[in-house]
Amino acid sequence: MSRDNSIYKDALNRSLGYVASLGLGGTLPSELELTQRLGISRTTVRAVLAHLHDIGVIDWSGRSKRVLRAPRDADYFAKEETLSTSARVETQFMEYILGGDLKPGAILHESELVRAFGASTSVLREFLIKFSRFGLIDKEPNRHWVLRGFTKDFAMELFDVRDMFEKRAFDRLLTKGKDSPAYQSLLKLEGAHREIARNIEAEYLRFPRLDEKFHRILIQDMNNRFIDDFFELVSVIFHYHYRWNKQDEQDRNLAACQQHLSVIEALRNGDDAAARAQFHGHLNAARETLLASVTWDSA
Amino acid sequence: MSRDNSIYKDALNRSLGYVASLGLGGTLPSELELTQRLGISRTTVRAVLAHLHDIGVIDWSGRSKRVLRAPRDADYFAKEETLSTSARVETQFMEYILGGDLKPGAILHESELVRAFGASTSVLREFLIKFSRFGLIDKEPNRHWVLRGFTKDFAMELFDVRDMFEKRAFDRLLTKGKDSPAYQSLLKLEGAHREIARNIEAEYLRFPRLDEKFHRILIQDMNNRFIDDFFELVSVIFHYHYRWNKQDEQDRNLAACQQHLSVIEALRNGDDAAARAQFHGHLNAARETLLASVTWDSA
DNA sequence: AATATGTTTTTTATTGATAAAGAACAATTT
DNA sequence: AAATTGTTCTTTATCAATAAAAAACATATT
Repeated sequence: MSRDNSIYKDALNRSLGYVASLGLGGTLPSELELTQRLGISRTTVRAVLAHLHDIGVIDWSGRSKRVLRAPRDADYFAKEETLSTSARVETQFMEYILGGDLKPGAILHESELVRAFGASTSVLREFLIKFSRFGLIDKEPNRHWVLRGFTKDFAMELFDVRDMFEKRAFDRLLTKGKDSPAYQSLLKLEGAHREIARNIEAEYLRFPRLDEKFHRILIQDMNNRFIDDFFELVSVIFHYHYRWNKQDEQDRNLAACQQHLSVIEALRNGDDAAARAQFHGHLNAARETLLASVTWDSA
Repeated sequence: MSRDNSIYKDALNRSLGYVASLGLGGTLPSELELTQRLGISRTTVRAVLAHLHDIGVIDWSGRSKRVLRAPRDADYFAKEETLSTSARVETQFMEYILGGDLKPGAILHESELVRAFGASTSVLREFLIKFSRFGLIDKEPNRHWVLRGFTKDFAMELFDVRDMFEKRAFDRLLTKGKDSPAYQSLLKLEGAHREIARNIEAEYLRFPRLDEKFHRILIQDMNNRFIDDFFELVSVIFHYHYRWNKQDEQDRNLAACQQHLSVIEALRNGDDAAARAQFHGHLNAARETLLASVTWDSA
């Protein structure tokens, strides 16, 4: 085989949603506009239109594209099919190393992973190279990959750098003062935090996204691609790590949420010293949380 | 074709050197020992031995491996042939983007580079993915790569992070005090620095390696893989950048060398404050030097 | 028993091929 | 003329094949 048509399938699914929102008798915009709306090339847009026409959802001829019938569930492709091989491999790999009980130092053979995941060597190899930037695996040239693993060392090193970056970012925020966009964006998050804190039992699963938003505001304000990259790494690690570590999730989230609120409050009151202290406290707490959840000692 | 035999050729060249050093009538050690000495597998060691036997350099049968004649120049493979395709692509690419006059924002097509470099898609693709961690190129998914380029922004962002890391590393060094290994290692570099400074006209080309050594001591003492990774990036950037920017090379190197010496002197005298001040001054000077040599404004 | 060599099996580095997706060009329609 | 569609050409994502290199297994020497 060669390339699969997951982009087409994904675009088709999204187009069906769009068609549904237009309703019967509605008309689709020009191909160029669909191109932009879907984020794909016109070639694929046309393939999608052709299919929608074939299954009778629209009538397409020339520039007329009228909705004939509402999409049915059966018109959609399964979500699995809308993912590229590389996207699939990413998930598979993360579950493999985080879910499986591989010890640090474990040897990873491309050939073995290829068999386990049912992907081709190139896709797997390219994924491993991409992933290696996260510092969790290393390549022995001309040989195999070695899992460094999510060890205490890893977590501490990660946090030392995060600490440096975020403290610097926070100081910068304070220096720029209350009128800066980032400062204002942080203040605006108060409402969302209060909502989650007020009803933690029902809402605690929504906290991770808010957490990322909070820290991203700080990081992005630094305008530094290297810091951005590092933060992306941190996000990925946290995302996958906590998917496998559900212990005390609600308590953890509530505590962090309240720490955020303390920071925001201090900022709102213009008390820089207090804000800084609260923020540092939050980072320390986050560090402890992460370290506590690490299962492996370092190799 | 498939994989080339550059590892074999490289090992053979190195083995010829080894054989020469043994001299006539000398004997080579066991295959296992050669494996370790050459850093390759026994399979390849045996291929090398077989070749050495074939061309009459050694007599090999069973565990006896006697040197029969001194290697000749013609026995060696050309250096070009001892490089793997991926190594070759790396050099080609660096010269392409640093030497060519590509502007930031330039579009890089894998297909074009494949043609230009005479390599296969996978090798090129894998290289670009590896290289993208340096923040100089970005991928538009399902499309091409975009050269972000060595712009003022890039240099400033790079230096901001370097500043943070190195200042932190230096403070740590001071905290650990005169008896720590890193502290001592730095002091030991004084001689090498004095030699270069004394005879700068003849020796200035040796400074970059010493410079890297100096900074590496600081960085490695941090024991943090993320900081290590970043420093590797910095090294690569500097290495290639200065290969294309030879302006004032001697002056630049002398100035930096003397700054290092001031730091070392202050350390030797146990004057922490002065050492710190000199080190910060050195970083600032390095920043200015780098920024001054950037040719492109940011896109 | 430990270490070395001989032989077979597995894995990696690299290439070439191909359908899908993207981009460029040409022909229409408003 | 500008925007839209129709058509062709190029590039990318992915797979399958293969020689070189590594690893594993088996046999022979000290």
